[in-house]
Amino acid sequence: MDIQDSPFARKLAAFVQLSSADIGAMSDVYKRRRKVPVGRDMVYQGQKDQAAYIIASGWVCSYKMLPGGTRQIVDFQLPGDFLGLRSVLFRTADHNALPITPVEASEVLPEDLLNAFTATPRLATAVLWAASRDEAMVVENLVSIGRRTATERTAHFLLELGARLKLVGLADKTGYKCPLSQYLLADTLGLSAVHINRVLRELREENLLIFQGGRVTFLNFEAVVALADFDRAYLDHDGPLLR
Amino acid sequence: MDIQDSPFARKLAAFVQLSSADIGAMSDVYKRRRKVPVGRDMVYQGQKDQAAYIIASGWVCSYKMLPGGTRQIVDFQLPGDFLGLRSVLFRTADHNALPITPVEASEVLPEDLLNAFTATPRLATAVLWAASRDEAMVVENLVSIGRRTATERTAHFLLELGARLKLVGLADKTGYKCPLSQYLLADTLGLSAVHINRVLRELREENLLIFQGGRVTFLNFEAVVALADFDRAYLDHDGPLLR
DNA sequence: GGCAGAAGCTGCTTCAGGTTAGCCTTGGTG
DNA sequence: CACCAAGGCTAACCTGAAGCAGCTTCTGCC
Repeated sequence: MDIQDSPFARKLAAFVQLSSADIGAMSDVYKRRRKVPVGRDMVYQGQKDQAAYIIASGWVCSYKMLPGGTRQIVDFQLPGDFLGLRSVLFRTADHNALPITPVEASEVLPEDLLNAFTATPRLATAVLWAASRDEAMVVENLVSIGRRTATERTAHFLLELGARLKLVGLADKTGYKCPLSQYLLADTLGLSAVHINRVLRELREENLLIFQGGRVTFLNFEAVVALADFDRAYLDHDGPLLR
Repeated sequence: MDIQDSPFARKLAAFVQLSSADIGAMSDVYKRRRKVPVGRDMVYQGQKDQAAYIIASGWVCSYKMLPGGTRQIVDFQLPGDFLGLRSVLFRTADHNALPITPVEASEVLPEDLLNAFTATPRLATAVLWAASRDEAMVVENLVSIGRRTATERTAHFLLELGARLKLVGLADKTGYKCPLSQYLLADTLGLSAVHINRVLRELREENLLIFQGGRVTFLNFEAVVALADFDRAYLDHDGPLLR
């Protein structure tokens, strides 16, 4: 695939206008292609000198295990997303990452990344921006779990996922394909799988949205946005911020 | 104050060895000093073209308001911390920031920041590292609220705060000065103030720690670490990672 | 010195969400 | 084709934390 058509380049280009030098530096970073099967961790908590990845296709979830066997999913990585940036900067991974669909990803070695930053600071700024955007999502999830009810936070999360997928052309207002199980949803939202099931049933019975058969379908988008107090602006912006 | 003695420089220097050029660029960023009184927001959600700040002294809390008047505190900024980096990158603040003690901070204008990044990529990398470290803390908080009990997460948070303060010389194993009220603690941990009060009483009655009179005192540090499942490593590292 | 406001503290009641325990469907596999 | 493992679904019961209401400091201030 041409680097310029990759979801990653599309995402960064939304933030900075990249020069041909930037794109060249990105190609260096973006070469070692790997396929990863479902169900085996790509990154382990505590692992040293871990590579980072840029996701080309598929879904990955980043999570932390707790003693007692429970886990908290922190974020999902979708096509175009960076995985494990923090692990590279800290030299030790602080979480696990598990593909939940078959994944194609490019390995990014720490040296390549740091060299690219030194050679082309605009790229560094763009990556910083992308990282910030992901953090904004983690923050939103924190607010959800801390202060929203189970129904509100479920609705909020499904809207957010939709917004992210729309950015890479994988969703529209009517809904999107979603490979998540109710168990994954539960571990994301800090709920039990049983309770998630109750919540999804209620959302369905009130004609708000359907989570079924690997697909999320919005029956009444506006009502869901209102219920979740979803801020439409927080993922959007109006084009490159740096020229 | 000499730039090299600032808590900010000390923090960054723990990650990269900064050259004199880096320090020069940092001085440009780090000049407009401001004093901010307690109780008036420094940053408002939705505000455009907001400056960022580097905290020289005092405590700030970043929070999000929800309809219904509840709020979730997302993070605290302590001396040496960056405040509002995301607001600069996105050109719109996505949260509020409130000083909880009198604060001295240096204003950082978006141009200065981006110029400094272009001139000295090492500085950009260092700032990326610092931002990642803060995000790691938000993540830890997410895990706490999602999957830990009220007691565990309270203990965990107070340990984490201690670890951060130790980094800038404001805490030791016996405890630290802490200007937080039980209300702030509640809004951080996703609990009610009433319940926080009960939890703190239990921690006190079991001779684990005392949160009283603007001070946190650990009575049995090891037991608190065990209770909270606190990962001692996740804030530590062994010196500059980039040379 | 008395008042106001913030912070801390406690008991009682209520409820959101967890736990346990099954059942049903689907799809993969020896 | 029978078995079994995931995932989905539901009901009955339990509990941790919230909500409410009211009390006690402590501090600053007119």
